[in-house]
Amino acid sequence: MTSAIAQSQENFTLLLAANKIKWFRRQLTSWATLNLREFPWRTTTDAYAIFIAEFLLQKTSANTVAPIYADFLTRYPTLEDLATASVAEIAILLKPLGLHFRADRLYQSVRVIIEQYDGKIPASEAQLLSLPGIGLYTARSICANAFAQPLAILDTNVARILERFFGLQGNRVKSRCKLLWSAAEYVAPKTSVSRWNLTLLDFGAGVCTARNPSCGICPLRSQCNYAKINLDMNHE
DNA sequence: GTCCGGACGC
DNA sequence: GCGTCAGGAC
Repeated sequence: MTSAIAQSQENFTLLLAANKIKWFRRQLTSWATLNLREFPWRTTTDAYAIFIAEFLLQKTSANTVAPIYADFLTRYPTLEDLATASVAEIAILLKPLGLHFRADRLYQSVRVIIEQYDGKIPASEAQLLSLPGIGLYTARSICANAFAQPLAILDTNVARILERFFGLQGNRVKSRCKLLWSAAEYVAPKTSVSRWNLTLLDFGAGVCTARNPSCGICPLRSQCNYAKINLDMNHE
């Protein structure tokens, strides 16, 4: 049983949160109009090309991936081309990116896509998740970017932004999954989720960085739980 | 030294 | 939940 006052306070809190979320969306959406980065995998509609990009981008900075991605698509323009490659040939191309197990996982995923999906990149989160090397982030990212599905993503950038701005806490993305995944879905807009996802990634890569975040020029600083602390420290 | 558009086995 | 993978950039 909830008292009228408690109910009222709860509603008030939710209202404040809702307003803060709206403001958060509006500020970042505005920021994105001038600051979204351009990468070749962002301008293509080829699901295979996006699939490759998402695979290479796992835990790897976009600028590092860019030249490797270009070489990869030149060598293997289509899934049919890639299907003729050996694991060793794929591994040579991906070697500069580290995390070498990705070559074998990509090779195995291609086998499954050929055999079970008629050589086409599956267009559902569940199907993508069944592929080796595709986890929740990559599956949803592919769905959003290649198939325009309104699925929010959580990566280290999104996690860091949500933690700082809303004052959420966690340790690693894994352990804080439930809370931050819920938050990521909750704050995402209903439409243009693909663009929203990219906005958070770029904002995390360029402004709300892990080291030396640019709080002084951040469009979120007036409402940010973290900027208050960070800016105060720097002004001591 | 830390961090990068995570996934996986245990 | 936690350790591991891994080279490149800073």
